[in-house]
Amino acid sequence: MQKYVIISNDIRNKILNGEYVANQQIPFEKDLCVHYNASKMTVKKALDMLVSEGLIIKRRGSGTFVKDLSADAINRITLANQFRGTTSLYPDKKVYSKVLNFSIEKVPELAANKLNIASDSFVYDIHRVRYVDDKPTVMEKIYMPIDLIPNLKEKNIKGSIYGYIKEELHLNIQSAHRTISVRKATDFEAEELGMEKGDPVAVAEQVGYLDTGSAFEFSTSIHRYDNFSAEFVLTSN
Amino acid sequence: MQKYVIISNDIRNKILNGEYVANQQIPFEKDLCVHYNASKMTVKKALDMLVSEGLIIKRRGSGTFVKDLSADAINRITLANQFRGTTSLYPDKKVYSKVLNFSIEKVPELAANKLNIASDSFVYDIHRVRYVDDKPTVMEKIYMPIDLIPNLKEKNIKGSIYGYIKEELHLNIQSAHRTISVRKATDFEAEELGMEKGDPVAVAEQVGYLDTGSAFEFSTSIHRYDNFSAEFVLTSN
DNA sequence: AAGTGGTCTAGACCACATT
DNA sequence: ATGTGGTCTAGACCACTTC
Repeated sequence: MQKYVIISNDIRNKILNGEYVANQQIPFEKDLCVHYNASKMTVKKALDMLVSEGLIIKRRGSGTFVKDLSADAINRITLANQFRGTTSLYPDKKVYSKVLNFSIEKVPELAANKLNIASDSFVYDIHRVRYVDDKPTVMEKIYMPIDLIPNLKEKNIKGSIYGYIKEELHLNIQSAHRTISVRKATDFEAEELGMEKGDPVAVAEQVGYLDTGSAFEFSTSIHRYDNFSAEFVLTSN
Repeated sequence: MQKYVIISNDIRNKILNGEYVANQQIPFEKDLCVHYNASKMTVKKALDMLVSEGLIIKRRGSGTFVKDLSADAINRITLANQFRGTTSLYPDKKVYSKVLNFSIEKVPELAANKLNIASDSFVYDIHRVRYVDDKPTVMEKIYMPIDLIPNLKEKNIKGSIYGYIKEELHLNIQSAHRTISVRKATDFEAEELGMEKGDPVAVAEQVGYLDTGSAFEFSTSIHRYDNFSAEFVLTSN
């Protein structure tokens, strides 16, 4: 484990344990260097992680301070900000899909733009409803280039596509760009998700990237309004 | 301007100009060090900024590559990820508020938790509807500790609260923690925002922090569904 | 004036991918 | 075996806050 991660974890624990309390100044970088037997750059990197998690504040000229977070906010922050497929989001629940469509098609223009592939490429055209503990939760429309994700089968669609990509193809998912918006459910969405017509839904449009830099997924997810939230920390620098 | 910002900007421009194209490998860190006459740490920091913006990918052992982004995604990314008040989000538009309430109250329990202040503290209780170009756009319920933000006046509520905090109080806003969810508009919200009853709304709950580390704002914003989106980049490391 | 965090360096060694 | 990016150091100088 890297030294800056160890230092960062240690300080995070001290904050969560209450050893460093709200608004308290924590030791200077110089002293932390001595305490952890590390160089200034390393300590700084450790502290910067905590800044981007939203736990501490640094002020040049005066020092580093624990943010005055409510217990509530601390809880949310510790649920780290990783992104995962639906399956691993609900590790204790039964997750499966009703497959509405699974075919290979010429890529629609919008998807070609998002995936940045040639307009005569072929993609999987996947349409499914995800059930969590037998309750319909999300309707997903997914396009994936067949070149990048070979041999996708209906059983993967029913289970975890991300699992197939990671464990069977041994590809690494690197990042995702996501946009969230809100609208009324269509009649079809309402029916499939067990809602009333016109009920609100959250729409998450996402482009996922492999660590090769290629976009492997353009998806649009329709979430029931009672089962959706997104959280993030915004920083000014 | 810091050297790593200059380098970062230069490379970002080369990507946006098309000088470095999608999936192309960009020069090695070693060569960039020579080209920019900078040390490895500095070049690395510059590249890491671009990674977190989602423009490039780094792979240990092989090199650094331009992400295969659609033009569309590039546009969204260049609209950088800063957070601002409504006023500066719409610099060319006329922004003002209808004030529904502006009073000083004992802090409600929920707000006391979020702001992490004593339960016998006093806060401004602000309720307003923001109009952009004469169209109602957001309804905001805001609590701010009176100790932190003294002398707030109704004219600030009608205009820009953030402007007052920054320009008149000379306080620095450091970060914000935001959660987004979705629900149906109440009848009152529908009326004030000019929607039908039960129309979808996006609800953004936000706790804002000063660079002193204190929470200065707990707000809940109700956004019309036709005028809301949130964007972010998720990274696996 | 003294002390903080921010940036930068020149070079070392390591983990990993490719050849 | 070579070469990539990742981590870490020891120390320098700078920008800013506080006294």
